Amino acid sequence: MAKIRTRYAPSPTGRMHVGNLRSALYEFLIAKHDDGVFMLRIEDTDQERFVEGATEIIYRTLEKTGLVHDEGPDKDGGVGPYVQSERMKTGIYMKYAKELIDKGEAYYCFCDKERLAGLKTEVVEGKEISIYDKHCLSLSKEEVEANLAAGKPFVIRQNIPNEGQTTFHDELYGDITVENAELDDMILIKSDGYPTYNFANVVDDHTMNITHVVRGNEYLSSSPKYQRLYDAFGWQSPVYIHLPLITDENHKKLSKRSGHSSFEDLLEQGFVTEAVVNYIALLGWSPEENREIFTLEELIQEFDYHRISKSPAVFDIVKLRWMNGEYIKAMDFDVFYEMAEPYLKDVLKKDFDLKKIANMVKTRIEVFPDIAGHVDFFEEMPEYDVAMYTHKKMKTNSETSLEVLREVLPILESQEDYSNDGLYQALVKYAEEKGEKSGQAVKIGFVMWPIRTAVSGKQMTPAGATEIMEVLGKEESLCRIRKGISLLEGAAGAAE
RNA sequence: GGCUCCAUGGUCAAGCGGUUAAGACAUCGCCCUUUCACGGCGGUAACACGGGUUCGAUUCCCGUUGGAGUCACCA
Repeated sequence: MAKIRTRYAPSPTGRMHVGNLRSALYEFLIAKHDDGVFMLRIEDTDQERFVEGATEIIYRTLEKTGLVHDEGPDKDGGVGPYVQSERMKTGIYMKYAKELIDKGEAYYCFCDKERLAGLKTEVVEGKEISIYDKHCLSLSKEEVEANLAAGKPFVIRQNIPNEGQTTFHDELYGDITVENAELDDMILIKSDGYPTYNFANVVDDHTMNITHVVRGNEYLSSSPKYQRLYDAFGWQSPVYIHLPLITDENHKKLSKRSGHSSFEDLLEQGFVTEAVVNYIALLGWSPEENREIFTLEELIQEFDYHRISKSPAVFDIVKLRWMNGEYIKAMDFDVFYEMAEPYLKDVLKKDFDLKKIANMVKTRIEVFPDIAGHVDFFEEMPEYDVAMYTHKKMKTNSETSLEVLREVLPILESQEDYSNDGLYQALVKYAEEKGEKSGQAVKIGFVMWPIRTAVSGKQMTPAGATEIMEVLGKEESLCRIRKGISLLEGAAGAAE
């Protein structure tokens, strides 16, 4: 059995959203699992929708995610993608279209926009519905020749009979049959001479020997037309694998137009490439083994397209965030630091030990922008309320906190060693002595809570009191504790 | 609206005639803890409905309902 050959065939109209990326990923995995060939084909036959730079985005994205194609025309000493606008210059599409005309499977159509507009029958949900009436099919050969000679603009349409039905087979969905009368005589060659996606796709898939056509299931309903094209040419049709849709939380198809996030948007939001790839691999597919974390290599190993599901999947950013957090936690510290540094520097302008702070934060964030909310208090002490000194479990309140802070201040003033360990030991000693004096054990949290509150002003921090003081340094730590004392004194005074 | 597809917890999902219907995210509780998080333990939560077929249906068939996709000189 010949090796599987797949292709990713995007049109360069902007950034790649999650659905596009997943198609590319599955196409890549299906080929690679079989040790086959994965190709990239840029479908740029729509000149109006072409977006400058979009091809580069596709390139960049595939390279970054590791979905590298391995066949294509030579380009800059490397393997370039196939580009339809380039292929068109060879006249390949027109040649095949004419072959179809000769076979009576296609015909010239000279109808103008006005006539076509008159064919619109009804309007449903803002969309006009029409089906071409085969008006130009009845043109005689002479009339066609005359029109052509007169330079009249034309398109070439596929000729689909009004009787009978067409069936095609999908690996996942099985046999799908539709009435031919439902099928419109779709345009193969546009009046600007470019082929439509529908036609170029079939010609290219065949000439590139694509064995498995993998695409989103929005193509399911037009596939019978493609099947007819293969049959008309007498070509063997490829194995079809239509992928279930990825939807938003409202169960609507993800699309660029609706502003759904692209892969690049996700990176900008602080997601890690590997996590995104891993997550989308699981949208519509599940491994035999009950497991969720996979590298690309492992996915290639495990990916069996028969396990792709048929029902649509909601893109759940909350789960992606979780998975991203898993990747961050598993990351090598140096790699993490390199990625985290810009986010740290964004809020921390003073001279802090950023690596120490990065370490505190590594296990507590899901995406990089989370960093700011964890570390901002280092840079600037936030305003806070005395109520924060009250903690039920720690059994603290503003009075006990004031007492502890007053007693602890001289100890911290004379303390030379401001390392986490040194501070911790000093405070443990204080707690023990205090316990002995009162005849009742003093839990460490009872003294740490007020200190942590005073030096951070926050309900929760990425580290404990002593670690914070270590980073802050002696001077700043003492300053914050003194402020805490006066805040508590002020509150006590006001209460009297 | 026509056509096509889909249907297990809020979400991703396992299951492919007989199960106490997995697991993950989210959520809730407890433990751990120098706060929070991490981690550990536990809880709540699902086979859309109605007919068949069968000794037995989440699983197979039909219908209903619901959802989605598509109906361009876009892909």
